[in-house]
Amino acid sequence: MMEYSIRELADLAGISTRTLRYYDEINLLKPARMNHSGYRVYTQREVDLLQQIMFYRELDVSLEQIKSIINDPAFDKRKALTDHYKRLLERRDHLDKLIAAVKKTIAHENGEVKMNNEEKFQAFKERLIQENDAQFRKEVREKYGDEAAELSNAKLLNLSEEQYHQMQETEKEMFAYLKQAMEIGDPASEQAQKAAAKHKEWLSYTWPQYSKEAHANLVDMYVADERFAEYYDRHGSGTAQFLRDAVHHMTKA
Amino acid sequence: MMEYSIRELADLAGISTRTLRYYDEINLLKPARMNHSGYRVYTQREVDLLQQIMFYRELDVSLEQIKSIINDPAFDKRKALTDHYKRLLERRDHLDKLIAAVKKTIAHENGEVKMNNEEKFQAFKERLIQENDAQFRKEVREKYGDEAAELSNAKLLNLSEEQYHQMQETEKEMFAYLKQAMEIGDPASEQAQKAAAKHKEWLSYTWPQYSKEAHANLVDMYVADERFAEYYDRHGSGTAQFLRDAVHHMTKA
DNA sequence: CATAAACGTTGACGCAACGTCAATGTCAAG
DNA sequence: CTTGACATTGACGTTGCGTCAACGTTTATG
Repeated sequence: MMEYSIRELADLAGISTRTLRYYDEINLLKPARMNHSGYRVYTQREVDLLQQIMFYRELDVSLEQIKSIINDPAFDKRKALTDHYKRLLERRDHLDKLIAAVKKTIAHENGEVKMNNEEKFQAFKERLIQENDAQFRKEVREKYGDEAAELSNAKLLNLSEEQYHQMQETEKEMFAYLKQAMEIGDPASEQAQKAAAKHKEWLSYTWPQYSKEAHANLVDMYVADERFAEYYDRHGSGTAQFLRDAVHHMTKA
Repeated sequence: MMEYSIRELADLAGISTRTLRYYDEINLLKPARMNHSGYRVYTQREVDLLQQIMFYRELDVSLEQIKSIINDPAFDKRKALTDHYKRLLERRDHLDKLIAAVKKTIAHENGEVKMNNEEKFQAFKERLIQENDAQFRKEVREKYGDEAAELSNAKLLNLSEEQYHQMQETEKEMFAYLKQAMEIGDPASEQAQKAAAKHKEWLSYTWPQYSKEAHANLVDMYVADERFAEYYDRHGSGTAQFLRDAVHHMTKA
């Protein structure tokens, strides 16, 4: 049975002993026991738990939130790991946007392209939306249960990087169709139905199985909850509602 | 001349007015002026400066450090942008390592691969080294002047993602040769000279021009400064010194 | 065995980077 | 003019540690 002193665990993980004592203090990561001298003793269980904590830290989750997650009786290590994976992919996507933004800013400075002030901050603000989404996802889980989240995560894990990008492309296409369809103004129009189909395709990347009912419920949620609406309405006021109508039309046909 | 109130600039950038007032207070980002009511007024100059600040924030640079950077009379916007680019690439590289770590941990949980505790934290600790390196890079600049840093940045900007990965591969190969050569123990050996050549090749990705003297100076620095030594000695105690000897041999021949 | 260095502990203060709120002046619209 | 939205300053509080003092325990060395 491998055991670690506080120094050993701190060195193993690349953090300070102060951090570990703090985590003990806030009941985030208790040692397995205190030995007869009052020294903390950590075991393999704590090692694995610390790794989880560090993934959450990397994803800027607050310690208080990490605590509630890992102390949840329903906490499942594998499930958590798939969640980390998903979020790291998203983080990577954000980073790509920042990289693109730097490049564009440089080109702008060189007089090669035009870039307005909105664009200068767009990539940073994307981060905000994604972080809000992380908290929101937790609430979705609470509201609709683990089933959707778990199935979604399990399938996403198997996505290759290329598939992930395809998923992003699909969403982009959906928004393009939505924009056109909204100019027409008819959720039953060909463009609107193409948008709905693209949304369905987008869902297929993460949903292990599709049902019309689930699809309809999802878009209802988009409209009912302001944060989803806000995310979609960035592409034009009323987008969330329009998508809902388009999907309802498709799923009732 | 476009001007922004504090609310407008905060919204533009996706941050709080409190943040902007704090930045004013600490002399990080002063408004262009205060109007007759005592309201802050920001202009295009401040917009661009704020973008810079936000890139630095994204890269976890402290505000105090950001302040000293952008207040440096030698501060050059374009130079800074190329630096952001470089660091964001590094950050992405780190993220890839974390993504790989999650995947491996999951496979480990499924009993598909073996993973020791060291490996479980390896990706997190890589981050530490890179962050130390960021601070160190600043000191390199101060010690050796801007020339090396600037030339390095300018060339790196034009690297494609593929070239960047090749650069990483080159470093990996160098370490492989170093390891073999150190078992032999002779800095003049064929393996050692291959390592030195790989190091030279690695440098060619960022150095616009190569000189033996610069190369020799660089490896001297690797040994003289503990942090470089530590980075290299992760691959085996004495690696930095051995590389220095190998390169000296090559550059004197 | 004795000693010194390295290990551990708790307690406490301090810091960075804001978030929050109170009190109050200013601006804009009805 | 009134009210709501805008702005200001001042001040307290939070999170997640870093740092250090005081002191007990363990380990390595002579």
